[in-house]
Amino acid sequence: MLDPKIIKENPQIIRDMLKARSVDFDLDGLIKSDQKRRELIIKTDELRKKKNQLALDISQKKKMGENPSSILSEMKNISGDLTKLESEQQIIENTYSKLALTIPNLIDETVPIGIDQNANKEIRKWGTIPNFDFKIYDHIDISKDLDLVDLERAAKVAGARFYYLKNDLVRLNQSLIHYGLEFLAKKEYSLIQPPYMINRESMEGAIIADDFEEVIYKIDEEDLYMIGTSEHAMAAMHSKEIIDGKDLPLRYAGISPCFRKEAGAHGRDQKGIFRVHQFDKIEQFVFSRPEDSRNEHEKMLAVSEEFYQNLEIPYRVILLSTGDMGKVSSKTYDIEAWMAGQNTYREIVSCSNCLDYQARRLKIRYRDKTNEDTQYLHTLNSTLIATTRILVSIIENFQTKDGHIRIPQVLQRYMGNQKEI
RNA sequence: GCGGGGAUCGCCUAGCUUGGUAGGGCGUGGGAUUGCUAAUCCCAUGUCAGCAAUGACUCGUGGGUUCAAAUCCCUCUCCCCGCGCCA
Repeated sequence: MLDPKIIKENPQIIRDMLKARSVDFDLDGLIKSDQKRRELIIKTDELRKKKNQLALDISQKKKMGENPSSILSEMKNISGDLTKLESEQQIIENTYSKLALTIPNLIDETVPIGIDQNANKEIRKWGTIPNFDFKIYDHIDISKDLDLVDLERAAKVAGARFYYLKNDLVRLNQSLIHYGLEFLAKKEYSLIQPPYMINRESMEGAIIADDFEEVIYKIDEEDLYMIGTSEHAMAAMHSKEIIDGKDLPLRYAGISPCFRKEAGAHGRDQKGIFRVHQFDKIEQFVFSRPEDSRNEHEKMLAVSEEFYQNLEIPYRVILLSTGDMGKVSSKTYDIEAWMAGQNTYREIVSCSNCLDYQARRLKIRYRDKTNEDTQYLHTLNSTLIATTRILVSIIENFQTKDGHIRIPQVLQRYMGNQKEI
């Protein structure tokens, strides 16, 4: 949700944003319904004022022992008019909020403009791409050979895009989680293990309606949705709260499984564990003062980069273009890790500044002093690690000539000092 | 799952029986006054509309009754106590 003031006073900014994102949106409808809405508010307020006055008169007369029947009939009329006006207002209010909830976020001026990923900008590269003097394999072949995943039985039991992790890969997955949590705890993030299912209201705070169908699983007959990431649960954590300014920024490290329908991904990454319906993820989530959010954004990116440097995984940082970016984000960096088996960089981290967009939906405000006006704060989120993708990268990048997998130095202590799988 | 109690402003609370302008305290900020280890008093402190003056809304949610609902009736959600079931 955007600041209604911008829509009212400076619609050109919104028009530019919609064009840059190549998004089809009924802005005129939004502006019109907003106008109509304001007019109706003024009308109903006036009528209510009258009604309140009459109610007061009635109670006065009754106190004085007089008969209020003459006022009663007038009151009845006004109540009737008001009910009509209120239902009219409700309709307009629904139209307005439906549009207001689907309009995408504003775009940071540093974001490259373009229709798709071809307009993305590479910011930097880190690490040396491994050079192999033997024939290499992808993560599917290697993990089959070492008995580390069972995709066939997962397909039998749950369907495509599910997996059984097995043996040392289970331990490696847990090591990544353990190391990731220790890493963020040292940086003074509060560790959070959130609910894995949340209600509709909370989910709508974090994502836009179209995403429901594409990514979110719903629990039948319950007002519950499986989180697609702990971001959803952490964003809603402070909904409808007024946070004390001195507690900001709030930096959270969320650990949870993530559940995704992947409905729009038919045929892409069909094999293996790169794109799956369920994976573990540690997520950074920050609630910040508006003036600090750009700075916090860069910090989160730096934290994730440091993590991959420690894991010795070559990566590059990409600044997403307007056409490739999520609608909730104003600026997104992706980190793409080298995957030797595919001979390319693939997305592992997405790091976004959502400005006050989510905060407005979720009504998360702050103030420094209790007599001050409340202000919407800014929310930011970044992957630290989505484990399955890093497992792919580790398996492929660290494969050895004799068909094993070298375990990155920093993870060895979490695997009983084992050096190889 | 059953029985009982509850949800009021950032926090604590009064009001509900008997319908008629939601009051007080704490905290925080501003101001005033007096100056013996500090005290007292006043104002402000949710949301929306409005340039403003103002006005409207807000008592967990959604309905209903009524001229009028925090208050009466119904639905749902959540919390607490007891019982039951349970990894």
